[in-house]
Amino acid sequence: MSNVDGQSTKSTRSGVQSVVRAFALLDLIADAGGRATLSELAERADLPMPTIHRLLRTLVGLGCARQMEDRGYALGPALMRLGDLAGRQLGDIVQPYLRSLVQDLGETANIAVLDGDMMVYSAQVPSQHSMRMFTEVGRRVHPSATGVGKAVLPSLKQERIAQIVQSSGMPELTPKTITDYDELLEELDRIRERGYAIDEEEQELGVRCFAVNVPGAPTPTAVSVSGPKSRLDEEFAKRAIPLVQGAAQQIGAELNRVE
Amino acid sequence: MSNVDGQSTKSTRSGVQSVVRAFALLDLIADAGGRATLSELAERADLPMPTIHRLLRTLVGLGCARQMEDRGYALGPALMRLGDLAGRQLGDIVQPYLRSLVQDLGETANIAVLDGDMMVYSAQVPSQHSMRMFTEVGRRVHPSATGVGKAVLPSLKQERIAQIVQSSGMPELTPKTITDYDELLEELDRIRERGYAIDEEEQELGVRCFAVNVPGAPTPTAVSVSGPKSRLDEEFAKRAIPLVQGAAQQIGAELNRVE
DNA sequence: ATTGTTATTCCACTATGCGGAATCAAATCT
DNA sequence: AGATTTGATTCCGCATAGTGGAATAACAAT
Repeated sequence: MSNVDGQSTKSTRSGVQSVVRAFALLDLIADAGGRATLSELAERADLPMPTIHRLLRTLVGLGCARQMEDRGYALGPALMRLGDLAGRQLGDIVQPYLRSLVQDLGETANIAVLDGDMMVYSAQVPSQHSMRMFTEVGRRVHPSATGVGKAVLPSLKQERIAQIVQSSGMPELTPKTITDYDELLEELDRIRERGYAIDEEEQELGVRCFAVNVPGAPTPTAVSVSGPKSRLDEEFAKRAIPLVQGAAQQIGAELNRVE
Repeated sequence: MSNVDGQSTKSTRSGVQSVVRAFALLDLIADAGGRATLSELAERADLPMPTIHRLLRTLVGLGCARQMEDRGYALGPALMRLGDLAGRQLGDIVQPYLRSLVQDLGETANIAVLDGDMMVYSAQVPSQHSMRMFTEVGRRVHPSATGVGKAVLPSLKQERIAQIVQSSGMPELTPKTITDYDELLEELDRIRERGYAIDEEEQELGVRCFAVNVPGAPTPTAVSVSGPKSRLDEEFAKRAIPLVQGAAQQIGAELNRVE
């Protein structure tokens, strides 16, 4: 969702030009951290100011944008409800992929998204074992101490990583939790290299987790399998990691599918 | 954000017709629980099907809507990021009002929004007392056992209340927690009558909270003050309740302000 | 196979959205 | 305090993007 020039979008993804432009502006405001001036938007959107102004006034009227007292624009509260309901649809979208993982591997599968400075579990399919991971949907966990968080962080810019970790903190949840920032960065380098993250009892003793970033997700998202380390051994890892990586690719493609 | 007929909107809130219509369709899908068919939308929007179809295809192309295999439409994942960032703006919007409450009353002030079946604290200004309420932003709490939840529930439809309570459950957090559904409904009747909710040690022993629904909020929202019951006595209540009610009105007006 | 319902595509038409020019408002400089 | 610069907003003639009725396609029910 990037193209503000309705003409070139017409050749790739046909659509109503004004609607495409309006969402492009919301996207640009989001890219700027939730706030931007009309001039900044004009520069990035490569559209004339009267056009941007008219679209923004419409969005303000709808509650999807707000004009601040310094004349800058911010995302508006009306988007919260749509975002909340869309988040619930995500669970529906990914459920088949999580179920497939559970069938193949026999362990609990989860999806979590980055929400502010914490990871939030938004869908889960538990395994059939009596002793299994159960993470309530909606639960917020520290990015630095979880597989899903460590899977997502490497895909972010360095300053964004610093901001998130500084804001959410690095509490010592178990003796295995990474609490040193430089050590975390080294771990993120390793994750980038091998393409998946491991939670080695960092969030909870006795629990292991393998997680992979979902490429192209509209918001940073990770898919994972988790369970007791007695079951999630190296042999399990060899089977699980390619399957989780495959699920991440499929989910990413599904989230980007437009037909 | 309701009017799908661009013409009548023109006289009230001028705007780009296609953009107004596109968001109206998203709103209608949201009203239907996140999913709707083209026919349902045509009926409620009072627009010709080709028009609705064209707008929906645009939204699908942007990732803001998804077409399911049964040809129905659902809200799409691209709205999640916008909703998340808009939620963070909410904190900025309400901060001055919460700060004002804390200055006037000397106790912690909070805003919480309904997210699925739980209330989520999205902003807080703590009091200066050493012993004070501190609720982490992002924390999810049960609607039936909190002031903010009980403030919001009376504004919802009966079937929505039943759905939320059935889904989130009514766990006994303290001996004072309401765990009987009929008793909860009676309490909601009382809240409707007097215009505010009280958490009488239901969420946490020794803690009291006065909460008011925010009228006209784009998503169910409540504002509250909370603290130890030794300080939040009846005399405090007499001072606090009108101020919290006033803050709720102001926040509601602010969230609906378009100029 | 037929019928009914819902969804999608086509296309002539025009009303809406566009964007350059003009104007206004705020910030900065002298 | 006044002038200049920068950014935002409004105006309005124009043309094309968006409209919606008709036609067609797809799906569900019988």
